[in-house]
Amino acid sequence: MSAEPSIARGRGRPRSEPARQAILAAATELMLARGLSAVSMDAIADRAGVSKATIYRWWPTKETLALDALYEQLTELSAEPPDTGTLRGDLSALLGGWTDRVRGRPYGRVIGALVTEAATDTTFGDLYRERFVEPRRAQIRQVFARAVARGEIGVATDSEAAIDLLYGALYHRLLHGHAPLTRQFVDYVVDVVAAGLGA
Amino acid sequence: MSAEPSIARGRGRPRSEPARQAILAAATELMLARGLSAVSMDAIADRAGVSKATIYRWWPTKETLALDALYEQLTELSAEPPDTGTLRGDLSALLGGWTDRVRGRPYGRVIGALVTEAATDTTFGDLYRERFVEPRRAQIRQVFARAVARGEIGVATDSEAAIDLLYGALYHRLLHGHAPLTRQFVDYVVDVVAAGLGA
Amino acid sequence: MSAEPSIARGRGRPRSEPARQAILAAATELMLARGLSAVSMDAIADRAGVSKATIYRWWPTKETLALDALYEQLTELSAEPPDTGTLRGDLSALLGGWTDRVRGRPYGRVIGALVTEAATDTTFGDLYRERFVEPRRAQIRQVFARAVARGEIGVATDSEAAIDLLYGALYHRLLHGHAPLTRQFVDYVVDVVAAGLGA
Amino acid sequence: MSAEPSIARGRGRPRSEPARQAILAAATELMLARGLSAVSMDAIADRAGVSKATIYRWWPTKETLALDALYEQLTELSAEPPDTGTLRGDLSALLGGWTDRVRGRPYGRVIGALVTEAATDTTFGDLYRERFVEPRRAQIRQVFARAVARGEIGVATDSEAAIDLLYGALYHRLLHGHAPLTRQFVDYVVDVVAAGLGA
DNA sequence: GTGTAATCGAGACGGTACGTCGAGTCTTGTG
DNA sequence: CACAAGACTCGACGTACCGTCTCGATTACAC
Repeated sequence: MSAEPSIARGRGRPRSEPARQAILAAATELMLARGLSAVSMDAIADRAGVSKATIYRWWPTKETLALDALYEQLTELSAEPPDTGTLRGDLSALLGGWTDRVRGRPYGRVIGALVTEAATDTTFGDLYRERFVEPRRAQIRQVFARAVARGEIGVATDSEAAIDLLYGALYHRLLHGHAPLTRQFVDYVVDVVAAGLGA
Repeated sequence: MSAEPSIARGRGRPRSEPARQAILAAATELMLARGLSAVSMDAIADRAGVSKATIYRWWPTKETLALDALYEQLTELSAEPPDTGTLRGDLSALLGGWTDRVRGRPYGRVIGALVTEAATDTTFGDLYRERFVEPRRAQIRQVFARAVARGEIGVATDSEAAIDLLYGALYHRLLHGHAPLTRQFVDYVVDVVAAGLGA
Repeated sequence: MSAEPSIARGRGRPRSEPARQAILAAATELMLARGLSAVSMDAIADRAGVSKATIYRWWPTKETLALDALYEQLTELSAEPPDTGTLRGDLSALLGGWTDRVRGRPYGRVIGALVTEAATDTTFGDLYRERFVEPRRAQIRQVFARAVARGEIGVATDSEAAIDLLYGALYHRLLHGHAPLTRQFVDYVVDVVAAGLGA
Repeated sequence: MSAEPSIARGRGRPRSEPARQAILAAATELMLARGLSAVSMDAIADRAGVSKATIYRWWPTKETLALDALYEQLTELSAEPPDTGTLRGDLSALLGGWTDRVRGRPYGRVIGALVTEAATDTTFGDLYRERFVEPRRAQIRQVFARAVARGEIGVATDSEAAIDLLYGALYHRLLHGHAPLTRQFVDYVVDVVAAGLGA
């Protein structure tokens, strides 16, 4: 994880928490307003009232900073997936929540930039998947496991492919923007996939 | 479309076809090797043995050039979708073909960059959708229409959402790269979606 | 010599002469006003209405640029030392002329900076001596040679040491600024050295 | 004078003498090895095993620190100029001693940097002249006064100009480095100037 | 043939942002 | 208090691309 608070507490001036928050806030605003590639580190430093060196001290690249900035915006509080009793209910709750968080502002192009960077820079890719992708996939995996236990779907279900179907559809609308990412769409997706899996 | 052949035929030195091809080839190679953002116009000009001005005379931006370069690589010859007699067969043929073309080399990060750019620059977005997205969605729409006519799926089927399910899953693996984009995966996706739609 | 006009004339956009002159003028003004170390390349570029890259294209360092800028200001037109018929007259004419050129504006600290840099960077040192030092020493050598031929001073005169006496005294006042560098001082120096050499 | 020992003795931790010496030693070594402008305060602090704040507590600028560092290296013990009985003897002793101290290591470029700084920053200039220049000029003045009293040279001798001739020649070789600063050169300079003044 | 006109290469141009470094200052905990 | 550690602001560094602009040199069609 990037931008850890100083581990070796004690000697030296401690890291400025106000600066950290100003940087993340400035990065968030500019990224959402103009898209990641159109935002310069100079502009972020300027808006945060902070020197560029302070940014580079804690985040090696603009993408890493964007990752942290998004993280604070998009991460839900509860890590535990809800248990509604049905596969459809669980999926709808999880994916609907994500959709609600992601839909309000133009996150699509920022996430697109991060996905693209993750595909180019292996180190960043690992970080991105560990922080953004895996936690959410793990939740869905758990939901599928419960559905299998309940007998809703077969034991042979390919969870990974099914997750790609679910999140793939949502990401497709998020990134391409050719059609709105509504809760109604989420439920349709959940219905088709659940039905397709036998539930 | 960009890079139209000289319309005002007649006076003046005609456009150099070798230069055009060298530019597209250089762009393709560099993009695939390093990712779009890591390729400079200078580098493309250099490798193509061409001056930067010649590139800018015909393509307004790097992304437009990338679009043309990809187009030559990824576009199938036949525009007509195959008719295998079943929804599953038609979808498998269409999506499998696209998968085969896209799988061999690292197209994911280049396409990701274009998708992200399309989400920021409206003009480019229109061009991108017109050239890359719509033709393929139209094919699937036609396939769904045939399936409805055959009675395989209901009249109320939401084709647009279904298309997002299909291409969304494929794009998800293409862009994220967390799992391989195999023909087997394509068929699983087709199976689940077709089953989910009632076929 | 730095900043030669493009040798390989022909292909490509030719170097901008207005830009070159604006850069030298801006460098001159700023250097004299604030001292070399207090002038940034950014400031020079700004005042010249030129991009930094254009400066770096032609001058590798600020010092090299300063050298060229000073050269245009301080170089006399005639390379030939005057022949007044006496050692004192020749020396007074040469050194007095240099003094007049150097005295009007605060050249001292700029020349000091170049001398210091010349002592640190061998490459620059060679350039500095070739362009600034040797031509003037050569003139004095010639004057001494004439004085020897006239019988004013002995054949055994150590010209190099004598030149150091003359220019050393002038540079001392120029760089230290503890006392004014007047024509009267020049003539006193010439008198003492000429007398000391036997003339 | 800079770096006064703590005046307000009593309260608080006393100034660390080891730290002061480590700083001066580190500054001396680095300055001589790389030239003043190429040495950073961070580097000095690092090599001295001291924090930057400690340096800035006692020296306001790098130049002031350099001045103190040089002072310890170059200052002779006896302030009283030797009395050899002749002008030539006195000058040779004084200037030869200075030459010997200055010649061993690359002091030229450091002194050049200080001279240049003195010409730009008035405050530093006063300090520099008071500590480095005036004591030595005063010695020579005294020597000239004795020579006048002895009748070796005329009462009208312009001591200030004569001092510039002597030290100017030495500084010229020290700073420019175009020829070695040997004792032989010193004696030649002394001979010519003494002869030129009538001795 | 002889214009006329648009192309081509080469490469310099004004800009903007990059990521780094040095200067001084400030804020901790420790001696 | 002084000190080490080290984070902070500020501003300059030299480089890399951007997209534009001159050049001289080609290459076609129209007359």
